[in-house]
Amino acid sequence: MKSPHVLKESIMAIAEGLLESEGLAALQARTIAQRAGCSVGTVYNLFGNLDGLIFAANAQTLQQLGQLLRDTSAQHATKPLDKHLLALALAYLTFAVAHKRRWKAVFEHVMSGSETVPEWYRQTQVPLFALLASILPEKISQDLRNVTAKMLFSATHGIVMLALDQKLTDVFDRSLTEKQLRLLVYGAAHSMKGQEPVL
Amino acid sequence: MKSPHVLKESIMAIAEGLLESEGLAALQARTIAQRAGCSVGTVYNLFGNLDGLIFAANAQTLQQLGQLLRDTSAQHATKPLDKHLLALALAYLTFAVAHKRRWKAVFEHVMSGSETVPEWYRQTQVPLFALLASILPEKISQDLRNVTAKMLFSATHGIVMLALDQKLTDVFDRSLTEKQLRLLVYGAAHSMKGQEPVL
DNA sequence: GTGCTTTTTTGAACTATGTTCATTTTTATT
DNA sequence: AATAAAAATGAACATAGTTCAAAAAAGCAC
Repeated sequence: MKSPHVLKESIMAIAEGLLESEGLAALQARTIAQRAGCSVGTVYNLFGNLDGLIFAANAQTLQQLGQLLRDTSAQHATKPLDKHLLALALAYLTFAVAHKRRWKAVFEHVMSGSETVPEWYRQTQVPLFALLASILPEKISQDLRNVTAKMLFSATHGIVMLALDQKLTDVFDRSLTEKQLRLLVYGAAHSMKGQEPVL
Repeated sequence: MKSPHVLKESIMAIAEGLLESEGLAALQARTIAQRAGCSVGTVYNLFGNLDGLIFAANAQTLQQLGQLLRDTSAQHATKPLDKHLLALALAYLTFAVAHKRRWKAVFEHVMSGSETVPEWYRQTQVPLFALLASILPEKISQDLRNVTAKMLFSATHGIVMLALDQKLTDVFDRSLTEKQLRLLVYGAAHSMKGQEPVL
């Protein structure tokens, strides 16, 4: 008999595999239980409910993206701002494409009923904004850096998300998506060179 | 007895009301049938399945946004490009906030199983890109205008979407969101004044 | 090791929801 | 009025999340 901790890890791995290969809809209690060699009840004992498991799996995905972005940022730390930002945006795109279903699961998931988002989950992505904010030039105000970081992150998210969405574009066009990211970064970096924009 | 066409219209109105007040999860066959005064079977006769109804309702939402953007564009047609673009982005934001649940439904919906996206649905949003592309300066190439239009639309989408997402930000901060949109438009419009950027 | 207590696991059962389709009702046609 | 075509019906089925009383396992004192 596995210890609870080991079983939990093992279920997380199974969940990641299911998300990766079949998407959020495949993350079902009975499927998990069968693959983990335990009963549905045990899954509920460990994660409370499926939302708990989904939050855990999605947090793992966000954590992996965070690691990739940190590595990417380290590799491009000495480059000009626009190259640095573009490298991050392209890393984001690459991750989302490589783990398409799992990535979409992060945003597909809607909590059932009147549940509330776990605070630990929300904190998962503070580092992502912080990383972006930290590489922006120090000559602009802290406040503007935060807004710019949020803007770049959200805008990149939108560009990548819509590019991957079958409901809007028939086939994914990486080249077109990269062009959009380049335009975004080009505009942002360019505007940061001049006067501080008035908001 | 209502004619099929009238019943269909009436169901669409009910669906819009449900989406508006309770979100996508509330769009259930039995609920619709009860409110429309017909049986579940009839709903299926008219729309095939719930996905059909959801696509129809979401298309309606996109059409309404399109109308708002066209009106907004007409009102700001004589203004400088950056003001014009900002007005459109803010109109987008206002619409998404005013119809939050209904707006989120457009992107929450995932088709069940191996269904395919109706082509008529995909066409719904061609006009949105076209509108944006048409207001960009003619001095830049058609190709670049299209990419820029896609970028602005997608980026705006990302900024608005993440701002409304309870899973990422605790409370919606309109002022912060407007600042992000201003930054986005500022950068894009600014970069379009200079040389054509190399992509 | 035995008997007791606590913890954990179990999976049948319950609820909720999308979907089907043989039957019934309504409408149209002759 | 009789018949055929079209539409509506809703009970029944399939699937999924969730619960919880009972069973199994683990811990513990002696």
